[in-house]
Amino acid sequence: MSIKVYNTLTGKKEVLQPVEEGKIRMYVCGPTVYDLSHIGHARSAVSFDVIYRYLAYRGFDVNYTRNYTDIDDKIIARANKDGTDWREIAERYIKAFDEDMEALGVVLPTHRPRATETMDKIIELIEVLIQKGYAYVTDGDVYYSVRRFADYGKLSGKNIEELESGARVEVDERKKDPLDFALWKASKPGEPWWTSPWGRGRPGWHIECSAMCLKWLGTTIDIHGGGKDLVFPHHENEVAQSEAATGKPFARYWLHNGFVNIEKEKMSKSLGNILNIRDVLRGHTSESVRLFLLSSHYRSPIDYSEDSLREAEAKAERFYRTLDRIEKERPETSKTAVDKGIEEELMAPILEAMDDDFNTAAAIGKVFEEVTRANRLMDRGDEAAGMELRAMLSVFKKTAGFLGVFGKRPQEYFDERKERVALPAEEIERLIEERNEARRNRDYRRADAIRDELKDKGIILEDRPDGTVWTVRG
RNA sequence: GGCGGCGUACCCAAGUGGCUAAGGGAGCAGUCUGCAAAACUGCCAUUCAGCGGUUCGAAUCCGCUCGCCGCCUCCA
Repeated sequence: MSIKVYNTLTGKKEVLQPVEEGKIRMYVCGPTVYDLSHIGHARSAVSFDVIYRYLAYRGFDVNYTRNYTDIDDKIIARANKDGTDWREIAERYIKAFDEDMEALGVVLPTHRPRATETMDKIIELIEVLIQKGYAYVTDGDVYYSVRRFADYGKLSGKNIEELESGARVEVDERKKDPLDFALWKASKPGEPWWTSPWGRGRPGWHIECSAMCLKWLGTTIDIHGGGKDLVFPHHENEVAQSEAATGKPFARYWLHNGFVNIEKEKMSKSLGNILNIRDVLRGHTSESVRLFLLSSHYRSPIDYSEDSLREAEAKAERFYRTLDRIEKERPETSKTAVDKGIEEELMAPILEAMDDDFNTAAAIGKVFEEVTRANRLMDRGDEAAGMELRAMLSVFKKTAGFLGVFGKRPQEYFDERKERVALPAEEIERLIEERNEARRNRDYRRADAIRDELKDKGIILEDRPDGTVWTVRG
């Protein structure tokens, strides 16, 4: 069994063959920490979180490095606007990002380097590029000579002549060629700076990623990931810098996640429809947010809407209801040993889906086929189904391990949902008792009135043989 | 203008040469229930934007047309 990934570099799905047998070196571009992270960052983080977890599940020794860009024009601008130090801005939003990631159940990467902690390597790399003639110094700035790198454009499929003719490339007199990009920027008065052979300044945006890759992962990495919008120019420039400096291939497989649109529109500052992760999590459980993100393939664009989040919530609800049911109706399943044969049989289609470029949508589909089957077996009171149900529980647990959904205790999930209801639990319990009293007296009008009243507040009552329980909807 | 992608049921969404076109949501009917809810059962795409071609065989490959989107500028 081999894992196939779609490689932006070749435009094809390819068998994943790491440089070093059994090991994966993976770098993903992290956030520029100048503001709260939005749902798009969440998608990228969750997509690569699953990829990381799955590769580890498949037995690879994965070094997953995701950076923080903690020095950048936008950070400086934000600091000036807020009248505070740029370091404080970076610190604040790194903390916010980490909190958001934890809330989304994103596991910590192996390394989380910061650009500012990698300054030695950045400067060293720029020096090599100057020595090799790929970069030049002008008034304390250092620029990369795009035309010197013959392969420029191979990742994004662009060619230099077309880029050149594009009127949107900003003209800068200090550049020898409009396409050249900054490796190092001389600091203006009042701006943060580091000392370098070219004077005081700070790194350009692209060079930090090359430096961090080289420092934490080595010359040729296996997987480089990020959002689709980073293909050009960011990743193209990373390739140019790194390969010019080392003379070796930079990354074998380039993986890019698709965008999140909001109600069919692109998220943008000008439209004012930026959706922060924490705003989304105020209205929805992290379980449903992840499930929403993983219900489409990571490369496809997805559309965020309240409806699609509600659908995801319904999916989660269905899953945990069934899990809860298995555990309650068939408690023996938690004690017996798993039949490895059955387990493997149930696991195979899920692995097949994941092996095919991390097709989480298909994998989730397979999980729900088992959910339906589990309910069916229990409805039929099939005593011999214990081994099947036991294997299912095990399959759910394994799948949860790499998808990062379906892994909670059912009660934990239901409680999380109940916290989002306006009414205090005691009040709900009191109304349920009042309703049951009415039911005992066959006062069904009163009983139904209470049920309808709760329903208006998103609380659904279920009269089960062992008593009335309540759940949250919407 | 250049490069790339997409168009599958009422909605979301897998499937990219050959078993009955996954799964979820919504809807309708039934079982269960005081009535519901949940669960289950049945129904819900002879058809994959349209047209033409390749093939024994295509939603899947090729061409054209229509529609939508992204990148080419900071952006996940």
